[in-house]
Formats: sequence, structure tokens, C-alpha cells
Amino acid sequence: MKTIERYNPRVEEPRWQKAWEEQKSFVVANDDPRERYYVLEMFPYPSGRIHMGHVRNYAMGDVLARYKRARGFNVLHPMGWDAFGLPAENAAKQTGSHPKMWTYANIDTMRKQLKTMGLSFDWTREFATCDVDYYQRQQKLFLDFLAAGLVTRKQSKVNWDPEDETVLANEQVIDGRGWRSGALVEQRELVQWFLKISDYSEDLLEALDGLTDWPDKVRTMQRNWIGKSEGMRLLFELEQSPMTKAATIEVFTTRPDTIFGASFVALSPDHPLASELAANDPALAALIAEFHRHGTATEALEKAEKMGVDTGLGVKHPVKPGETLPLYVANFVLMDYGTGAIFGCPAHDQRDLDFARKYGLDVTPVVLPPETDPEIFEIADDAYVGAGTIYHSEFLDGLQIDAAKREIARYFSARHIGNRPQGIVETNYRLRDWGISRQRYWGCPIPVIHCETHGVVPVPASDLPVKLPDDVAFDRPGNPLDHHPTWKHVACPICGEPARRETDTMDTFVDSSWYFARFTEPHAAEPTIPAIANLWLPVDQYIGGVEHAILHLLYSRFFARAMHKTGHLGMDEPFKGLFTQGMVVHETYRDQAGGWVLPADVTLEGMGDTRHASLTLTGAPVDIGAIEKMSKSKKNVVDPDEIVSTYGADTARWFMLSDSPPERDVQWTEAGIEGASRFQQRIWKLVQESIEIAAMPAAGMTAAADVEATRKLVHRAVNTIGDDIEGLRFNRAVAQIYELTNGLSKFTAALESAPGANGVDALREGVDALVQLIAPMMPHLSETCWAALGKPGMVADAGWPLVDQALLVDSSVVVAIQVNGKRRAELTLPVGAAKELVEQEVLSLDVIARMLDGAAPKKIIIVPDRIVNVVI
RNA sequence: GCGGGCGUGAUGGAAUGGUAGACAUACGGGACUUAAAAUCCCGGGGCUGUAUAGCCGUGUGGGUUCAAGUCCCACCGCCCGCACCA
Repeated sequence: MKTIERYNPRVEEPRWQKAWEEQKSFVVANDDPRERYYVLEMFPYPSGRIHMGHVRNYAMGDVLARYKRARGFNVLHPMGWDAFGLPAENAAKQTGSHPKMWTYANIDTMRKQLKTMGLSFDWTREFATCDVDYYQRQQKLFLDFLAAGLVTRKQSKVNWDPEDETVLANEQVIDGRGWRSGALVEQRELVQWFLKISDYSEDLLEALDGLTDWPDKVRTMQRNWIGKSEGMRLLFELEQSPMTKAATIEVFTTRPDTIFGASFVALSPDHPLASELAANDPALAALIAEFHRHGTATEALEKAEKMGVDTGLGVKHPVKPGETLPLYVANFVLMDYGTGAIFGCPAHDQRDLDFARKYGLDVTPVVLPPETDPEIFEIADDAYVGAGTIYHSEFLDGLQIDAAKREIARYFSARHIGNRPQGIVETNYRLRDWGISRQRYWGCPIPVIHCETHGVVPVPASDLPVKLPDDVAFDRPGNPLDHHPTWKHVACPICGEPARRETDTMDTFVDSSWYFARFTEPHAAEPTIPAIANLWLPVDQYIGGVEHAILHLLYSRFFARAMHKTGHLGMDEPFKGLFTQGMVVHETYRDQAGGWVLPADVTLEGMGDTRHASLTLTGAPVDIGAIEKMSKSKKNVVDPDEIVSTYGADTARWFMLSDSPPERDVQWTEAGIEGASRFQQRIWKLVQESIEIAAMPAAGMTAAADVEATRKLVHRAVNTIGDDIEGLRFNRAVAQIYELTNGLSKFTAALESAPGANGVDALREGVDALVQLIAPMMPHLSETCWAALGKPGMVADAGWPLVDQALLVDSSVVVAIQVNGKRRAELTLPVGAAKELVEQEVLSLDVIARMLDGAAPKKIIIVPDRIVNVVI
């Protein structure tokens, strides 16, 4: 054999990328009659450069897109940029660059990087959310939502990030700190714009059951986030007091059945009555001040002790006439859930129990656990929250919890305080309306105008877009739009008098809540063309990180509903299938001074316990640390550009898809990428060898059994690899390809000495199939091989190899023979052999006969074509 | 605390209740080479010195089953999410 030149991705990859672009291989027509498939990866924020997480994400999506395309689908696989947001403004502050320039420069860089990966995107549909063309339509959506009653403006306590000087959504506050700045979040009162996502709480919750192609984990997280709880709102009467004019307090409870066990009532420190009372009560004022210092969500408070102050007021016990419950203000009662007031039943709620023990309040059990002696049952340190029978509760005695809830609901509904029923059945949700106001420049302007006479006036649709001004300064804190000399000064659209333009911009999560719909017709004058959007949506397979399980995915689900209501879409759920991929992780390295070191600067030696690392340049020792998510701060990053220029995009893609199941983390290793690179060369070599063999003069016939075995291997691989890709089991598809390649290599070696015509045909068929099978993962290599094999056109247009079903069926099968469940032998039997025959064959085996020792087996289990178990 | 997930060779990981460890990586041995790299071949869960033989083996302990990595119960460990939501 002549020497085979190595495959050179540096030459081949750009060549094919150019060919795909020139032939518009991945440009999608909306009127293409073939069946549609929409595969979408979460679009990136243009932070500056592509990272390995992107490579993994887009490699997965591309495999699916290319595979579906090969299977004859009209595949929509677009890419864009989630381009508004704070980092651009931070960069502006730090380096003096303009957010727009900074963002578009980053996009250019990252687009170039993505293009070197050979992804089958339809780049004609690309857009950035900061394009006027896009945010203009977002402003139109806002106006339509406003008109449809889906937007409100209200004074509200907001999470204020003092460092970024902006409002954050609850979802953007993590452990009491801003999700980007990490600064401690404060509470402030501001008038804000809200999208009324809470109108859809129940719908968003119920529809989760229908999202069967979503991970359970994500559905559970959304369920918890929506936080439905069914209970009662109860009206309690206050004892008359000179301290307040208030006569009643409303509480929310999910356990009205435990009302006879109530021993106190507690208000949130933010409750209006608490503030009123604090005016004349220094201890109370101190607690409230303390509470505000910490806010509701800080870590400190989570572990903080229950604290309360007795207001001295009494509440009439609602079911025990003549008895009075003390009224406390307590730090553990939240104002923004329920009514901001509770009744405490210490025996059956742990928080109430902790509080009662601290302040010496009664603990009266009213739920008796099953099979428990009421004389003996006591509450010690743990509240009893399980099932049981109600007791100590007069007319509820003897009922189970659910029955007692129904009974007490009837009771309270029928009684009135003044003209109000004392209790109403109510469902509460944790989900709040979505505050979208941001006091920032680099976002979509909210298209309204404030007029002294006419109040809030929507910008007329004909006046859109409300464009961001380019001439802004970032030299002082706060919102640059607000500081702009002229931008906000406009005439009222109704009266023409001087008015003020809204200077808040929208939360960037708004931008990403409908981009998937815009991709279906990205240049339309309206946000969508419903007839077209409805053809493509919902997205068949959405792929991205699990970090968006709540925020982005819940907002998008709301947006689809809102767009449905306003006529922009014809469905409620945007994503039919969701896949959350794992992270790319890497070892961390530190030098002797404790500084983080880039993997690229480290030389590794040895293995296992003797593994050690040193700086490549100086030889100084380096400590090997934990394997963690790649992050700039720990420097355990590998630059995709370097990998692509060293090994090629196909190698990087292949490695990202190998080994680890896609939902799990994958560890980036030098050895792994080397292995992927070697495999690339092996395929190339195999293809070259097959070409040489095909060119040799035929020599007789290859053994029919070998040919059949090879053909079976090939057709089986085609069959299972398709299933594996369909099921997003890329690691298994990769393993199958390895097996196929190994098999074909062996067959090739066997043919070299005696290339029978029948063998050469089988080899050719196998190699052709292999080249097509690797196309979704290693598209460039696949094209080069395809061309070398002299095939017409490109693999990208070649379809998927056909499976000969007959070859999936065996005539004989190896059956394991067990004795008492332990494997003792194997037998090759014809497929579908009669049980009598199998039994006879099995019993005549030496091993079996020996173990039976003349006795008859108790039982013989025969699983046809799989296994035989002899029980003795 | 609540919710979800996971635990398999040196490593990443395979395995509709039916031959555990596919495939890959690392490693060991060999071939080729002046040498190295590359490539090719062979080996490989542990133990019984040899293995065509046997025993043990999927975090631990029990259970269901002819048969359990897989199902059930309890426990241990790790990871993720939520977290005073009444």
C-alpha cells in the first residue's frame, strides 16, 4: 500500500464551509413543502468570545439538525444574539467604548468563531436583539400587551442592586445578592412596569403536565416556582384597643383544620398595621428596622432565629368565644405572600412551634396521628404535620384532615363579620408579576410617554421605533437615558403639550422571550407573521443549559400565551421538546503563590497518585485542584479557537459528543481531544484503503459468512445510530460508530490479500454508510471522504443510508444458559427454536448434566432467543 | 428542612428485569523504527501462583423474582434546585 496522506482539517474545513455557504445548503424556505422540524439552541450573549459550553451546545443541536435534514425534513436551525444587557454598559464605563460598538464587535468576533465550527445554521435569519429592527417589534408587542391588559404599572417594593443601580427581578436575586454584580440587594419603593404573568399562574402550572418532552427536573422546578397553595383567607376580629382603629386582620392559611390549635396571630414587619403600631412602640420599631436591614432573602435571615414582639393587642379566637390570641409582629412572616399575616398553630407547624417555644405560648395538638393514644401523644421538638384524626376541636373532632378542611370552610363561609364572610377559600401562588423596568441604557425602550394631563400615553404604533439615542454618557451613576439632554423631552401624542418619555428600558429577559418566534420570519414588519410562525412553532427541540430552567423558560411560556392572546401566535407553548445539557468542566491548576493557571500553560505527567503538574515555561510545580465548570475566574478554560486551529472543528465536535451522556457534565481533557483527533485520521485512512482495494483486480470470492457479518454490522449501525441521535443519546451513537469503524477496518485488512468482488461491494457499501453516519458529527471530514469516494454532490444533501430490514434479523442466536440464575454455558441456537428442542440441547450439555448429577431439574425457564435458566 | 437526581473497572461511561463492564481513555506487552512520534497486533474487574475450572463482584443491609446494576424498603455518600410561601 502506498502511504496515505493525513487528513488536514485546516485545509478541508474552510473549503467545505465555503461550499455550504455558496450552495446555500442550510438556507430554509418557509414554503418548502417537506415536513418541518425546528431545532434551536439557546442563543448566546455576545460577551466577547465563544466558550466550550457554546461548542457543546451547538454541536448537539447541529447533530440533530443535520440528521433531521438527512431524513428529509425541512429543518429550521437559526442563530442570533441576545445582545442587550449590562456588561455592554459596564464595558462602556471601564473602557469608554460605546455599548453598541462593543456589542456588534463582539458579535462579529463570535460569528466568525461559530462559522469555523461548520454549524448548519441558516445565517440569513440571523439578528441581534439590539437591532432596531428587532426591538421595534418588541415595542409593538409591548403596546399590544398593554392594550390587552397584560401590562400594569404599580408602586412596588423592588430589589435594588446598589452597584449596578438597577432593579432586579426576584429571579435575579440569588442568596440576597444581585445575579450579575454580586452586591447585597436593598429594598426600594419605585413605580415599575409589570407584565401580568400571574394572570397565567394556573395555566402555566397545569400545562406543565402536557410538556412530556421536557425533563422532569425542569417541570418540577417550575411547579415549585409557581408555588400553588390552596387554603383559606380568614378574617379575625381585633379586641377593641385605643392603639389602633383597625378592627380586623386577614390571615391566609392552608391549614384551617387546625384552627382550634391556634395560639397566636403574627404580622409581617411590613404589614401596614405593624408600621402603624411601631410609631408608638420602640421595641417593635427596632425589630422592623432590623428586619429591613436584612431584607427577606438574605442568607443570614434563613438561619436566623424566630423573633417577634408582642403588640399587646388581642385577637378574638374565631372558634372559641371568649378566648383571646396574642398578636405578634414576627420576622418570619412574609408580607408578599398571602396577606402578610398568619395564625400560629405550633403543634402542627415547625416555624410556629419554634416561635411558641421561644415565647412560652400554648402548644395544643389537634391532629392525632393514626393508631396513637391521645393520652400519650405529645409534641416535643417536632411539629406533627402528617395525616391523622382531628381532636380537641369540638365540631371537627373525628374528621380526617381533608374532611375537616371542608367542614371548617363551610363554617367560616357561613359566618360574617360586618357584611364580609369570615372565611373564603382561596388559592395562592408564589409567582409574582414580572417587573420588567430597568433603569439602564442598553435595553429596549419602553414605548410610553408621561403627560401631565393625560397620564401614561402609549407611543402610537406609527411612531415606532422608539430608538435608543447613540450620544449617551456613562460618566455618572444611574440611567444615561434619564441624563440625556433631549431624548426624553417629547410632545404628548394626545395634546401635543410637552411631556416626558419613559426612560426605563425592558429587562433583557423580554428580548429572549420571543426570539424563537421572530426566527420564523425575521424581517417581517410585524413581530411575527402568524400564519408562518404557526407552521414552525412550537420549537421541536430546544437545547440549552439548565440554568434557564425557571427564568427564561417560564417567561417564554408566558410570552407565547400573551402573543397568542394578542394575535401574534396560534399556540401557548413555545417549546415542545426541551433538553438541558451538562456543563463542560476541567481541572483547576494553581501555582505556588496560589494564583490560578491556564491549562494551556501546564505540563502534566504520570498517572493516578503520581500525577503531577508543572508550568511548561519554568518547570515550577503546579497544584492540581478540583474539576469544576470552566470559568474565567479560575482560568480552567480552553479556548475553542485554539482547539479548532490545532485539531479542527470536527475533532472538537466529536469529543464534545463522545463519552459523557449529553445531560451530564463532560470533562475536557487533552487525552480526550487527542483521541478524537486520532479517530478522525483512522476514518480517513479507512476510506483511502477502501478506495485502493476497490481499485485492485478482484481475486476470487470473499467468504460469504464474512460478507454477511459485515453487512449486518453496517445495517445494524445505521439503524441504531439513527435511533440514538433521535433520542439525543449522542455518546451511544459515537460508540456505535467506533464499533462500525473497527469492524470495517478488520474487514479491510482481510480483503487486502484477497479482494473478492462480493467483499469489495460489501466494503464499499459499509464505507459509504459510515461516511454518511459521521456527517452529523464530523461534517467536514464526511464531505472530504464523500468527495474522495467519488460520490456525486455533497453529503449535506445526500440523505440517510437505507436500512435493509432483512439484515437486522439473525438466523441463529447465542443463548446464555444459566443454572439457578448463574451463567454456566452458551448455546448457539436457531432463532425461534422450539422449546422442546432448546430443553433437549440444554440438558445434553456437559456442564448441565454434571450439575444435575442425574436428578431432574425442578424447572426450566426459557426466554426465547435470549436466555435459559435451569432451576435445580 | 423540602424537592429532584446520582452511586458500575484506573478513568469517562454501556447494559427493554435476561451473558455486567459495550465503546473510549489511561496502562501493560509485542511488531515496525537507528530512535521517537504515528500506526498495527495482543492483554486486561478482583481473587484462587497456572485456568479450557471455580469463587466473589454494580455504595451498604434487607426484600420481591426462575433471574436484580435495573423493581421495593431502610441506611450511607455525593450533586443540583428551592428555601421561614403559613
